[in-house]
Amino acid sequence: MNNRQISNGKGKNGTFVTIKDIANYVGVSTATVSMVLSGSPKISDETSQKVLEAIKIFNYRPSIAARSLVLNRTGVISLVVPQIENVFMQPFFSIALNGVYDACVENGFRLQIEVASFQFMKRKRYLRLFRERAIDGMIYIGSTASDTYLKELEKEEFPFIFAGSYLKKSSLPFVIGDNIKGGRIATAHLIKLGRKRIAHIIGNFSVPSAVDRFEGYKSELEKHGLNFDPHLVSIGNFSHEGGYEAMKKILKFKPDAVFVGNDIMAEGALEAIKEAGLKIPEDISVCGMDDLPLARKTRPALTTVRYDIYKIAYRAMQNLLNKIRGKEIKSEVLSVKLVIRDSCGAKKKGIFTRSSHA
Amino acid sequence: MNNRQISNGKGKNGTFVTIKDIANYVGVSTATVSMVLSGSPKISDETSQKVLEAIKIFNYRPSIAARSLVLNRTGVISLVVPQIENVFMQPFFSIALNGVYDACVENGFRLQIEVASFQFMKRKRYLRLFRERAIDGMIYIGSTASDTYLKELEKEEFPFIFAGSYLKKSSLPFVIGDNIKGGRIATAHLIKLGRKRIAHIIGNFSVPSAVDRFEGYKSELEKHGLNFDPHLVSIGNFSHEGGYEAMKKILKFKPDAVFVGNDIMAEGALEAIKEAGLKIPEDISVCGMDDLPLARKTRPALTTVRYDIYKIAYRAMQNLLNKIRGKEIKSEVLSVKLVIRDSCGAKKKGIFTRSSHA
DNA sequence: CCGTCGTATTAAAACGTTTTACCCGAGGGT
DNA sequence: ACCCTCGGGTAAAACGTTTTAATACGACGG
Repeated sequence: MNNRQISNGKGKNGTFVTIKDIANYVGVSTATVSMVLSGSPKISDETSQKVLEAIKIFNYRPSIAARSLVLNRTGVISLVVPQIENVFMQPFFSIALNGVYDACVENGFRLQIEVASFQFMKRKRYLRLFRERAIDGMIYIGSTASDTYLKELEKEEFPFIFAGSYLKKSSLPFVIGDNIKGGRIATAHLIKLGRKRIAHIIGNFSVPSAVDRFEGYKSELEKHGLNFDPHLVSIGNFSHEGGYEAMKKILKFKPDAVFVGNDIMAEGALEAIKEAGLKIPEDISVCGMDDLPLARKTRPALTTVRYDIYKIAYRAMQNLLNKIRGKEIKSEVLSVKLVIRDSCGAKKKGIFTRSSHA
Repeated sequence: MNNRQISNGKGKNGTFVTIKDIANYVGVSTATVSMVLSGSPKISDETSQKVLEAIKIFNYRPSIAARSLVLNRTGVISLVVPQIENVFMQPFFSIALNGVYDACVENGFRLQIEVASFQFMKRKRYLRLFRERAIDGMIYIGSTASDTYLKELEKEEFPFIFAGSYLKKSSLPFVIGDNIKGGRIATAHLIKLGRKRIAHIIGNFSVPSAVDRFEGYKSELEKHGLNFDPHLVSIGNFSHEGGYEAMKKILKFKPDAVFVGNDIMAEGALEAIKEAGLKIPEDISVCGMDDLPLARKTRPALTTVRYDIYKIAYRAMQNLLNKIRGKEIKSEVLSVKLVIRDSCGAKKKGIFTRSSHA
């Protein structure tokens, strides 16, 4: 082998340098090289040195495929995302991706993207990937109530987890924020400010966590003896435009506050309210949920419920990797908390003194 | 094997069903099964049927690792993206991801995400992934002038391509839109409308395609005998806020038009101009570039240069896959075209009659 | 009845690792 | 002198495919 071939990690015939090449060069067996690589204490410092040196000279790297074959693990995790146009442009998915990715690489795994398309379901890709031993685990974000096909995974012990969502009537594990509590504390906050006609904009009745936020809202109303008026609830499809339209509908029924299912829709709602000539928070209090970066930038700055998407995704991946390493997997519900800014009027009324502008 | 075990694709001891299990069950050799799987015509219809049946019964799927080992290809492509906070929230990267992903799955490949972090460079991950035979190819989006370390890949024949960017003084292949021409036609359009003091907001001087847009702008000015005034150029960092700030700086020097390096910054620029009490397009014409979805929604709707990011990404992946299949790879420069809306004033002046509202 | 040819199938090698069971020599205890 | 142990290493099997060269088996023409 000449220098150039050595330096690019290929052998003379263009094939890759293998563990045998290293073993031959040093004059030891492949077992020895392998043990050096895995840091086994059985190898003397002297040979260890020589092997390491040869590896460096030849730019040797073990074949992932060969290693996968014998170890029966691949080091890759599939992240499954819903089939939504430009899904990652939505802050929720973009942030979740970051959390998933970070936890993944910190543990030496690689992340592969899957879109939960019709094919994904129909051709049972969620099973095939496991059966082909193409992945070690799967993490699913943004599932909806209609993803019941995933129940097929319940019987298998394939490492699987939902992040930021879950499937009703299923034993599949998940990590999620406390949506019900989020709905409650947002609503409680508005009630404490003296609001009586509190509206709600829900993302969509087919995504469990959105329904939970709604349930939290409803139950808090009841707890305080306020009656629930269906006219004050509208669907916003998680989008800016949807929030805008939903708010316009609701405004006809004279609300004095609105708890919006996420910050994106809340931004749209603010727009609709301003357009109607009403003042925020004087005439209407607006509370969002998620505490996305944009919540700081709205006028007025949005009071919202902090829902740590990054952490959810990160924890979910950690759980998944633990499962892969043999531990049992446990679902988690992460806590949420109110972040008071300017869109509800708490500060002006002096009810809450501690700001959350940080 | 009992039913449950059969149905989940595992053998009695919890290990997976292998090609041997199928061969034994049918009473043929593994070679036969393999050939059935690959659709070889040498196998009789009769045995072919039997094998297929057994495969279905046992839910057999070949091991990717074993197959990779012998075929020396993995079926996975790495997509490398720059390390930017929430990179995919930016329309450019989100759309590029879509293009890359679509082309990838259409060809039966899987897509793996890599972030071009400091570690990625320092630990030479761009080489290691290839040396470990972990991937078949690599596609790199959003590279900057400082990514010179990638030149190490020039000597190797590892399948690699840039999408929507490229590296100066490098032979690494790429697919990109015609940025220079984009800068030219945008500027030409403004000149044709009678504008004399045409400003420019550049994303960043360290990304080649942004510089190309700038060069196009500059050369078109010269071509028409307008002199280039450095005061009319500012940096907007590709962001809404950056565009806003850049525009504020430029406004001091009384421009009558501005060609903004991308639509995001253009949106910010519109805001700054309105805030200054100037009318668009009467007082100032604004032309963006990229034709992102948001360009339709601004007030006034943004005239811009259509730069098909999806197509660039899609074509880049196609080229990459062709290279993997043995064809030679060739760099491509895709064409761009002007999309006239309301922010330059062409319609009112009646210079151009064909609208592009579609 | 014998060569020949074609077709359907198979045995075995190869891909590049990891790991287990075994080996060998040196040193220590009795 | 003998038996153990122990450190340092190796041979070989195993992982699950694909592929090539060989083989078995008729049929068929002479």
